[in-house]
Amino acid sequence: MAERTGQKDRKSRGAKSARSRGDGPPAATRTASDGEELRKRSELLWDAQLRPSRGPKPTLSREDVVQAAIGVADGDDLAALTMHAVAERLGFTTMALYRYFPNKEALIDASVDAALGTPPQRSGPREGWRQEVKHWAYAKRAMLCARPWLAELPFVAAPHGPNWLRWHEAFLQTIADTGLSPEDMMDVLSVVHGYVSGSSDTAISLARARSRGSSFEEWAQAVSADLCRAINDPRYPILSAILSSQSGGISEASPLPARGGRPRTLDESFDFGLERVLDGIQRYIDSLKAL
Amino acid sequence: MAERTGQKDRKSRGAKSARSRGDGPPAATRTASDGEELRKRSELLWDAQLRPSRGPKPTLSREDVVQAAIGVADGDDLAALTMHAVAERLGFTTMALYRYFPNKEALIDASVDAALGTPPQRSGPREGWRQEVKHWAYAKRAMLCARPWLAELPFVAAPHGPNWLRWHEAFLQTIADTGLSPEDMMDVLSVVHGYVSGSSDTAISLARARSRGSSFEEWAQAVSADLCRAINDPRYPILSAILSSQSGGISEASPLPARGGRPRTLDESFDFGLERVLDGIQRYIDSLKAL
DNA sequence: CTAATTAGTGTATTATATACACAGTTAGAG
DNA sequence: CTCTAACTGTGTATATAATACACTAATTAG
Repeated sequence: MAERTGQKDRKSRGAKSARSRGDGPPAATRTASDGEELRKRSELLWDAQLRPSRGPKPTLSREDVVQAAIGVADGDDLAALTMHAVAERLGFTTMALYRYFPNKEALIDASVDAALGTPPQRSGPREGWRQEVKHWAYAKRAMLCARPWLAELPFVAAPHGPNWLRWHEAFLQTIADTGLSPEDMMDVLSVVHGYVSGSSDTAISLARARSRGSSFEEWAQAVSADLCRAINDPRYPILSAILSSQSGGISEASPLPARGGRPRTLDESFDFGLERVLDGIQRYIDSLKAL
Repeated sequence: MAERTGQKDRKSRGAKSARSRGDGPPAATRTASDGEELRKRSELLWDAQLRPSRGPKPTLSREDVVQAAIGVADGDDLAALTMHAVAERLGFTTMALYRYFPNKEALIDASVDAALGTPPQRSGPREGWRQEVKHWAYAKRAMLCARPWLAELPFVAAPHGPNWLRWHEAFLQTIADTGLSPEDMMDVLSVVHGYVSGSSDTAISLARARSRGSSFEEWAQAVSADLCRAINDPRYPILSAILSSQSGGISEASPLPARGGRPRTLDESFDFGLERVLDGIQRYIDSLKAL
């Protein structure tokens, strides 16, 4: 409990905000609370403009820096996203970035929100909430797979920026006419959002492996290796039985439209789960209408 | 594209595995592929025993080191989990840890699996799959909230250890007699698992704030601050309307058993979503039985 | 008993974030 | 039109953390 106090005090002086994401508030936060910390990050994220002032104009915009950061992460992964790498890509020194963002965390917060992009807009006529929610879920999953480094971030306690809200808004639009109460709508959003982000890890992992040049087979073998250890292990009787019964491992997207005895692909499994979730929501909506 | 090549080469020599989690494979992985990397981590995770050999006996066990690491993270957060902090807690030098784990990543992999713990065992008689799945989901959520630092980890590409499999096994046991096919069972697992992990972020964030001494009000205000920015912003018409319509923000668990006009608590919202998911699964199971 | 082998230590290196001070630039006060 | 405060980008220094490497002491197989 009381151990490391000395060290923490030291830490709070030097590299106070040296935590490179995934870290909590700095140790100095004996004083500034968790909420305080979050609020500051949120403010930095939303207060996007540099105010005009006296001296020379900045050569870059925050947006430029964010784009460079995204470029670095896209090209490699989150680990490659160092202040130095971003600065180099822009042709500036590392320290120049601190004129645009007070620390790396702020840059990442901004980059994450920018990387989310804007959700796809409905182009044609309304298709009914169910179909539209599906589109939304696919789009979100695709977005995550396109930027696997987003999944390398911790998924809690980050502030939500404009684009995050846009995704939420887009979802709410799809269910705006279902007769759900405001509270229900928010909770339904949470269900679908939770399912999509929580269940996309395998697909994201595959996308990442691909972007790094691994073959599908190689990746699939590595991913299923852990599961396979369950086989014949008495601690995992059911898992063992299931795995033994299944013919192959994970299968790639197949060109066959048939849904025969072939095991589901990753995307089909996602789809399967999504249909269950939607069925559940549907049932709730129907039950409300029945009243 | 080709930029940073020089740096990468340098990097691959020095701090090759210096990536402190969340990093991808080392830059040197132009050679060793993603799959290779994962396989190695998996092996380290499962090959838990130190082989006996000639020289002096190790004073500690891997388990000791893991427990110390968990203790450090529990007491603070993931950022506090440094090799030095763990070593200090054990009364050893930093480098001593490298006799037990080849690098920090391996220690974290092991610590994460240990931190998952074992899922609760059913004590009484069978209660039906639905009730048992709910228990499982609650337990999993509670486990995550008890160890908020787990949510600071990236949620992809980590190897799955024995305890992870135990949680899977426990889930499968709850739906073993539903008549689902092996493949369906795995996909149903994925649905519930996805929902639970994807939708627990707010509760985890609260748990973390609590463990750091923030008050509920403070946390709630910080968390809802971002959402509140949507109010009166023309980009978010529906969100804005919903938020305006809702009386208060997030509400804490209330002692009132009544489910009146009061807004749902965090846990109730989780419950609401879980019921939708379960309804969807139920419907699928029923549809199979109807055949 | 002795040589092989290992445990834990101490020290050095590297990567990264970032504090700090400086030099040149520019917008607005006078 | 100056002149100066404020600001931009740079260069340098520092702190933290991971970890490579070499060393000493301990221990056991033969």
